[in-house]
Amino acid sequence: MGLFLSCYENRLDTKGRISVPAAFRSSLNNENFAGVVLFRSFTHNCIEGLSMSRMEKMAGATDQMGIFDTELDDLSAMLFADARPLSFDVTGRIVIPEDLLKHANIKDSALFVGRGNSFQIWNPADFERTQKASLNNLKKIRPSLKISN
Amino acid sequence: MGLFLSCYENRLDTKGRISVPAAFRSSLNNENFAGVVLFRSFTHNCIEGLSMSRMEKMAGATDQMGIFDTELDDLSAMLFADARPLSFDVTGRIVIPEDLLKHANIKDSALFVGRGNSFQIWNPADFERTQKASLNNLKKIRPSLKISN
DNA sequence: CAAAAAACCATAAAATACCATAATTTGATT
DNA sequence: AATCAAATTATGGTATTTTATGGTTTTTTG
Repeated sequence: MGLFLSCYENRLDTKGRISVPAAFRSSLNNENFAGVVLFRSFTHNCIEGLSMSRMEKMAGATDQMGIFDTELDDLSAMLFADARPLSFDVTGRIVIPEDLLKHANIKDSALFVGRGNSFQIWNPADFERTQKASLNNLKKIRPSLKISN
Repeated sequence: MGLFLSCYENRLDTKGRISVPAAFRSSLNNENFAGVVLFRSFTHNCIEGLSMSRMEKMAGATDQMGIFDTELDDLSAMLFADARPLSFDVTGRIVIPEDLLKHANIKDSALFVGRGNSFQIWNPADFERTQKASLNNLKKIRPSLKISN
């Protein structure tokens, strides 16, 4: 799978359709499902986006745990119940459900934000604010990200 | 098999028929059995739903355990005896048996809840309550679901 | 035969496919 | 580096299909 990189701001039309950035779409080129999976972020007022194959990996991971695992129960309750599979139309647009838009405070325009193996969709102004805060945190804590080859 | 994702609320008609959401039906497209298998949840007041092929996998899994395993005995007593195969009518509806409806406290309308490789059917109000509790648990324990690539 | 179950038919609303155009990017050529 | 042509992308509107739901008729079954 290609990575989701960079940011792209697009507009919603009157029917709620919005183009998924071409760069993101081409990251999903060899997926079986021609679309994305969206759900409300647990931690921010934004929408999380994944490929279907990544979602399937999660389902596989839950199978490893037993059927009476309550922690799994809570997690999969949230994750799969909230996940919305949305397929592209011919021109690469999706319709983001109302409740997701509301959660992210998105009205007429939305910012697609690359996150590597996933992406997020933000209200543009909200993102800018949050991003500034993130940068300040980073300057303080200087985290280390280990990379194994 | 496609995943069961998102939630869909549908109504029961006077004859007890209810549409299985189109999205769920298309997850079952290349199944031999055109329908679903339902049984009472062990852990919640809701109905569990599976594809027939997944039911067969469970039968396979029980084979791995010994024939004299009493735990297996209890499990398969519940699971297989309680399981109801229900086939779709032409428009994708099923009739949920009375005792299942009663167990889930479902009257005029039911919520189909995606769970990845399975799904559940809930009384809409009950689900909302339970879901809130799950979210609170998650925020406390912050579970990690590791995904290997 | 009577009751229950299954097949059949119909329809409004919602979702999706389709077609058209404007804006942008790319790439080729000077 | 600048310009123009071609291709891609984003966006807008319309037509068609799908879906959920209701009712009726036929078939099965006890």
